[in-house]
Amino acid sequence: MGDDQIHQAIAILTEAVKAWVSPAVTIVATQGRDPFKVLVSCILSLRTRDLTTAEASARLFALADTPEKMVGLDVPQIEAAIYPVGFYRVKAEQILEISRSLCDLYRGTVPDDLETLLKFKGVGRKTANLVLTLGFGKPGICVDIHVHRICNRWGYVHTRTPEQTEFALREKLPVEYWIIINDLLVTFGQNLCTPLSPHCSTCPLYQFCDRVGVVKSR
DNA sequence: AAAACGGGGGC
DNA sequence: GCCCCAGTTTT
Repeated sequence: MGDDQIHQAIAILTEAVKAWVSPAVTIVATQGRDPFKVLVSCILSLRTRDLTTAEASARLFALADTPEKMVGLDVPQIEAAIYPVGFYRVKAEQILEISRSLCDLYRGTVPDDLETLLKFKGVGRKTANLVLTLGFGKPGICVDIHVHRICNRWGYVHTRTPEQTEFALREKLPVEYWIIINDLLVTFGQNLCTPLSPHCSTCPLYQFCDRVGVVKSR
């Protein structure tokens, strides 16, 4: 897929994903576009199937949906609320520590620049960029494993890590697509172009795709 | 029973 | 760069 084809591919993709639901973090984000909720649900989704994080997020936010309320909880309470996402102790402690920092240093608000977000323990490039795009509507490119896999299958980038994919997309991808690319490709990657079964025979983007490294259906 | 799933920290 | 981190879901 080349520079000239990306516009057409995204137009096709935009239509195709209407048949499916968006990832949990997007759903959480669009409910008020609350940066704190985006940040917390993104931490919950870490190395966890996306669909299971929606319920866990909802249960936790019923207890506390602001940094001020979150610091009133203890680790066991958070651990119980976020079942069954896994990594309970790490995630609960990170959410608490970040909430304390937000209260102590930022008056209970979430910073809206990449460098500041990346300083929080538990916040990497995927999470920080997602807070920017979904929480604040600011330009950012959130590259998770779906974005990384699909951009390489297309042959649009040739990279080894998600971080390299982010920087490659910053060079190549028109800025008008930066905010929407994550939702489009995660939805596409969860429902059709999955890790083990790319479903090439029914893919609407077949003509644009180099099918690099696809795994045969079993 | 076994493989797959998905980011970030520490070194 | 490499290794570690845990538990649910799919095959």
